[in-house]
Amino acid sequence: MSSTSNSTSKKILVILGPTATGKTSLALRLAKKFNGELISIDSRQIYRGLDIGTGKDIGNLRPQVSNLETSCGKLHYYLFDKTKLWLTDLVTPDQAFSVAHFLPLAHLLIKDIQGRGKRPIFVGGTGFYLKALLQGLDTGTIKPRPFLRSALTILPAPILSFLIRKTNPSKWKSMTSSDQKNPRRLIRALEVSLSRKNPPPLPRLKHSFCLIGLKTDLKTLRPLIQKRVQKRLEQGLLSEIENLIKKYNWSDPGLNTLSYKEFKPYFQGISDLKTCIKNWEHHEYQYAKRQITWFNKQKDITYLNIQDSNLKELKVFDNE
RNA sequence: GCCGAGGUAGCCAAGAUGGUCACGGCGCUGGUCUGAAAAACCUGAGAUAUCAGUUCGAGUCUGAUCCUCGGCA
Repeated sequence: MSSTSNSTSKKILVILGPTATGKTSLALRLAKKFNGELISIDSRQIYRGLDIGTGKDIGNLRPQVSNLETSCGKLHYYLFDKTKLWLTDLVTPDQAFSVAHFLPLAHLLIKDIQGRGKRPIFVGGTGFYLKALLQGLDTGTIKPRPFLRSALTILPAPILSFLIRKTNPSKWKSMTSSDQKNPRRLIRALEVSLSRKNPPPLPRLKHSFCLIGLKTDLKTLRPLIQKRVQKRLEQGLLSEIENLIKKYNWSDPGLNTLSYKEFKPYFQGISDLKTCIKNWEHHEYQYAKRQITWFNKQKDITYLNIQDSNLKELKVFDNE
């Protein structure tokens, strides 16, 4: 019984679901059960220093340096009771990060983890990153052009829409009416259209994935969110923010994150703490709904209800 | 009880001299997504406190009723 010999053919697990459904704790248990290592699919846990607010739950853990060399330097991981967790704490809050950074790292890690006879288990709730992982990202190698972007930002959406319709009619047609009114998407579309040489896209992965979605109804999610908000405040979220704003600006990409941005008015003395907390809680709830919208479109997800007692025993995975 | 102010959607709120489907914002619904995605967008549903009157026509004018707030008793 050599369970590790053909592990490359084993499906890669993906644990997804809206915020506050307990993805991480499930993932850790699955990692034990299936000899896995965790890879975070989370656009916010990427940021160093955003610990409590993004729910990293690292406590006193220290990052361990691996020998995987990347453009961000050597990759590191956290060790949760012998289980490795990758792809958190990659950049500082003032740095930009995107799917295009995430994807090659994810590919690298899949290869590395499988090469060591283990099973990659992705866990997280960033729908866009997940989609790119599963379906590829053709334009992922076309880099942003900051100068072009800032020049275009001053233009109103209808003008941008007009420009893309003239320069790249097929792209314009492929955009939904919602995106045709979204300046950010229009600017990116122009950026892609105007790029002279198109670098070859990243090769698509040939792996097969097993998607496990955690599900609950919104009524039960709400109190879970409230509880978690309370817990994070007790863990010292406010002093974490206080330290962050000593080093970084509110306009930095990392601070445009739930549980941080809501406290901007408080630290600026414009609003009281209670209001900020209420807004935060509210935004978390809205975010959860947006995540659910993402996952609803994703095919082939096996949904598990977080209240299912079989889930607590992991019996549901016995046939894996 | 008297005086004053006011009652527009779940909340905040605009509405000169009466005249098309009553501005917005928050929230709520549903959705979009190929380098910011915990982001950025799109869509939809909600209201003139009540009753009467003036008028071709009233959120807008008049009266009454009810309610809220402030002041005086």
